[in-house]
Amino acid sequence: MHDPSTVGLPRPWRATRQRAAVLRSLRDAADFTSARELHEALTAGGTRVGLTTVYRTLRMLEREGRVDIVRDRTGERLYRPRPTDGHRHYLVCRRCGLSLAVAAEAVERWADDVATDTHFSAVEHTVELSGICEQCGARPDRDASHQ
Amino acid sequence: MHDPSTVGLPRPWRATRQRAAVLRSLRDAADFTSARELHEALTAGGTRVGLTTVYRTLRMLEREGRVDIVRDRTGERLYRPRPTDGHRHYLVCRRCGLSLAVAAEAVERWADDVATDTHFSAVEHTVELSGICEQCGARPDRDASHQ
DNA sequence: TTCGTTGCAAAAGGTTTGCATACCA
DNA sequence: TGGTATGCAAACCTTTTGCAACGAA
Repeated sequence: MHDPSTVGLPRPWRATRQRAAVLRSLRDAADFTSARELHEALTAGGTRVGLTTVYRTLRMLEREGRVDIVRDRTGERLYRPRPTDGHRHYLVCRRCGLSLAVAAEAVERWADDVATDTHFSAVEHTVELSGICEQCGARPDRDASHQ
Repeated sequence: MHDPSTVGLPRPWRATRQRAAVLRSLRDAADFTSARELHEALTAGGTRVGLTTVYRTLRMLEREGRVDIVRDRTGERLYRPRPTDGHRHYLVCRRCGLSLAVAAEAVERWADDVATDTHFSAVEHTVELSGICEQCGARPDRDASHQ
């Protein structure tokens, strides 16, 4: 059923033009970006990549823990390269999309405590913070003309 | 554009057989439940309700703040009637679906602090905790035979 | 009688999969 | 050359919307 010698080993993965392009595009993006946005940016820049490949590359990065992921309110997944080791939490402006990494030691500690108290194992947590940033709060209009 | 006399007033809403059925079904559900599951339970129980109506009722409850909502990992929305005033956070078992409401004052305080520090306004937070419950952790099999 | 509600069907999104082709190692 | 990656189209799923018919107040 399983070949014991390969179980758990990361599969070798090939360096291709498309994957390099997706990675570059993801790093160039200022903030959290959706698969569709990445694909549009690549296409607009003259790089021919299939939307499917963008999704597959993002899934690969997700499996390897190399991206942070949040969901916007429609359920769309937004990706950002993970800056260092360990994960981060972000505060995202609902109006203009600006995102800030925030200190979250308190949440990490709380999650650990919850795991201990409930006797659950392998506890994972997702925290999503959203609000209106200072700049957007100052202007009552709807669009995100700054940034 | 707006009739000032009605702005902000909750619309009158009619008591119908279908809404009553959805509400009852939601209360009867042991844990977080999806629209599809509610609809299947109702249909199986002989109550004819359209899936559309289930969704519309859940949206109404959401607007009125009468349900807690989490997303499972596929992005599907799961609903549960909100027990008291104020929102709750839950720890959900990834194997059997068991959910526990957990104390989250630490997170609430942290969210408030973040709002203050960043000068963001109208800060909202979503926290999702998942893990493996004690019972599931004890049995290595995949299914959720207990509960 | 009025106007909110229902339900079907269809649309709308985002995401995944089947499969023949292309291409890295 | 062998097996992975690609890309198109189509499938999938959940959720929303258009619209004619229904029914609570």
